[in-house]
Amino acid sequence: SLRYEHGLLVQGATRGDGSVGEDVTANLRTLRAIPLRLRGDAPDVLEVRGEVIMPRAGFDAFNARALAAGEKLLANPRNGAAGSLRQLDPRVTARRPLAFFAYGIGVIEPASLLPPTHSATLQWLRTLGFPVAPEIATAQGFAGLIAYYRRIGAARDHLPYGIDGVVYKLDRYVDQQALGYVARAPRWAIAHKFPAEEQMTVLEAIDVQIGRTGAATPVARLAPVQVAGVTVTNATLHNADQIERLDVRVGDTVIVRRAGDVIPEVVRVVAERRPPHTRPWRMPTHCPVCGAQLLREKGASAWRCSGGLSCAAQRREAILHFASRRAMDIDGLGERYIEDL
DNA sequence: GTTTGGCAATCATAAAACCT
DNA sequence: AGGTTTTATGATTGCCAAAC
Repeated sequence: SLRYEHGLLVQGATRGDGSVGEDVTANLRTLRAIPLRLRGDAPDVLEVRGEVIMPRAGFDAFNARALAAGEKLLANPRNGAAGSLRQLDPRVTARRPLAFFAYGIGVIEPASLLPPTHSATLQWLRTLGFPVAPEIATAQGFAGLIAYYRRIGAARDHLPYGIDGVVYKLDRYVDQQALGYVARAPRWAIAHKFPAEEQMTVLEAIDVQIGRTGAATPVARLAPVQVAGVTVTNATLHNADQIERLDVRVGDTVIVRRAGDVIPEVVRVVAERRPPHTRPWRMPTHCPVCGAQLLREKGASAWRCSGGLSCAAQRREAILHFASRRAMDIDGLGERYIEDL
C-alpha cells in the first residue's frame, strides 16, 4: 500500500495481516515503477494498493550475475521479491529487478474523486503515473469470465512474469457495496487459479506433531522434490480421517503440489506404485512427546494428547503462542486457555 | 423459554524462502 | 530463532431463526 498526501509519496507498507504491516517506505522509493510524485491534479490523500513483482527476465539476469560472482542465488521470483522489500539497506533493494502493478485504491480524500467503477479507477491510476497490468479486461457473464480465464491461461507461459491465476471483480462500486464482505474476504471478488504444478515423490514417514491445544497432527515426511520453485520435504496430512480418505501409507509414491502455489499438499496416492507389504497407517495410542494417552472425543476427527501442560510440546506451543500476543491480550485470553489445558 | 440446525466467522495447524 | 509472504482444511465457536 502506497500513501500519497498532496501528490507526494509519504509511506509504503506491506499488507501484513490486513491492518498492520511493515513500513517499507525507503525500499519502495527505490523502485522506478513507483512514482514519488503523482502526475496531474492529486487528491489530498490517496492510498494505492498494488503488488511488487520480480519479472522472469530480471530474476534470470540477477541469478546469472550472482552465479558468476559466486553469490547466493534467489530460489524463486516470489520469495525474491518479498525478501527484497525487507532489506535494511535500501541500496540493496535498488539493485533488485523489481516492478510494480497498481490494482486498486484504499483511502481517497475527497471521496468524490473516486471513479464509479474499478476499470475506470485503473485507467485513472495510469494517468497518475502508475503501471497497471496490461492483461486486465472487462467481461460479461459467466461465459465471458471463463473466456478470459482461458485466454490468460493460454498466454501464461509467454507473460514476462509468473501468475497463478486470474481475479474476477465486480466492476461497479455500488454493486461491490451491495455484496459487501464476509470476514475480510470480499463477496464481490474471487480468484480463479490455474491448476498447480504436480510432482511425484515418495512418502518416507508419517510423524505426529502435538500442537498447543494438544491436537495430534500427522505430517508427511517426503523425499525432497522440486515443486513450483521450492524443495518440498514436508506436508500436513491434517488428521487420521484425511489419511484414511487418501489411503496413504508409508512407502507410497504420492502426488504433491503447492496449494495456492504455496502450501505443500499431498493430493493422492499412485496406487500402481505401492510396494508390497504396506500397512494402513494407525494413529499412535500415546503422545510421542510426553507419553500420555491420545484421546478422541465423540464425533471429532482430531486426536488430542491428554497430557495438558505437563506435556512439553503443549507447554512449548502455549508459551510461543502467548508470547506472540500483546501483553494486553494475555490477561484476557491466557487464563481461559490455560484452564482449558 | 429452550433446543437445534444452519451458516458464518474464527481458530488451529501445516510449510518454504528470505531477511534480520 | 523469529517475522514476513503465501493458503487449504477441518474443528470450534458464535449467532440467529425456526421448531418444539
